[in-house]
Amino acid sequence: MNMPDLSRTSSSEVPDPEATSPETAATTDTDAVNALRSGVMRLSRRLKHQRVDESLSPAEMSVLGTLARCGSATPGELARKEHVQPPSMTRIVALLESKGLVRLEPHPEDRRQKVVTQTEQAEAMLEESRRKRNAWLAELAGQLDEDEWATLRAAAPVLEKLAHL
Amino acid sequence: MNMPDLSRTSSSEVPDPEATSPETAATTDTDAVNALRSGVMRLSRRLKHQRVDESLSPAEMSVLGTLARCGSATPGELARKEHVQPPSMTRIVALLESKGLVRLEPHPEDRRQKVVTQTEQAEAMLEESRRKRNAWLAELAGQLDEDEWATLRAAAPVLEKLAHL
DNA sequence: TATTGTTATACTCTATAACTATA
DNA sequence: TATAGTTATAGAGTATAACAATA
Repeated sequence: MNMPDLSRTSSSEVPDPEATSPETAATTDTDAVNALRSGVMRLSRRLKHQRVDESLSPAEMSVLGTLARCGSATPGELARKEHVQPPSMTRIVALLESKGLVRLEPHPEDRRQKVVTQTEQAEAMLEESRRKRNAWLAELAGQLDEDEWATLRAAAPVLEKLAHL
Repeated sequence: MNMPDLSRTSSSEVPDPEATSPETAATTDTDAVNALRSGVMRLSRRLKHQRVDESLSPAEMSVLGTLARCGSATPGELARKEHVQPPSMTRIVALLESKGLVRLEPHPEDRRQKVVTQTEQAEAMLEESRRKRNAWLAELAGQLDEDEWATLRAAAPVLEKLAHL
């Protein structure tokens, strides 16, 4: 069993939730989990501020990402995947359609449903978005030394696995 | 110079912005940066849904975190640190005060300013919050094998450094 | 009768503009 | 005259409730 033991208290006495200092070595599993959570949350905040297209809300971007991942989907499926209520998805999809980023077509088998598909314009936008955010992250990574970067490189696929579990 | 070379295109042909498959080895810097970004964003979303106290908005939680990190601060300082406008911080601080999580005191030197300090109740809340999210993350980590966990453990402090750069 | 999606409406969070009080 | 904080008001974004069309 490799479940980290969290019954022990963190070796750090600081009560601060997200401020394990950068120099703190992850000497215990608790420290490691703490550092992981804090690092992930802070990095994600900075990544989110890296908005590519100011005219697109985070929710719209997220739907485009989901469509790119899953191909087409009905509004209901999208609402479930994005964890928003159906009326909210109606609005998001309508906005995306008005911007020419998705197409709405009738469902071939069930006339109650609709099929939402991303346009080529959306694909180009997403590619540009990904490029910009990667460049930003890469510039940060460039400020690490060789060993640190190697460590991150090795950890990247594990992080992804963790996110998918 | 150890700046990752992003002039090359990713070896993956998938146009999907956040769906590098978990099994993809980070063979190039581009892949690594991609996997890192995608993993960080997804993990952070899941972490954020782990809300401890439904009565506290993310902004309120974030202010409490900042206060824990920096000790006391004026509303203006908090607004700058949280990247919100002063009127928004007025409201957030008022809400936190009404919930007994912060105290507002007059500034000792400048009577225009106020000093916001977290209460003991807030410290207890943050400790509980951190405990819950760590437990959740640790349970995920428990589903990794020894090598993967060791990799993450090593990467945790580097992630934090990256977030602070 | 159940389900998909929409419309109507209200709530939460944040921002801008205008105001008060101190410096 | 400039700055810290507040009040008043408006704009996103989301939710719930009620409704229409279809299964």
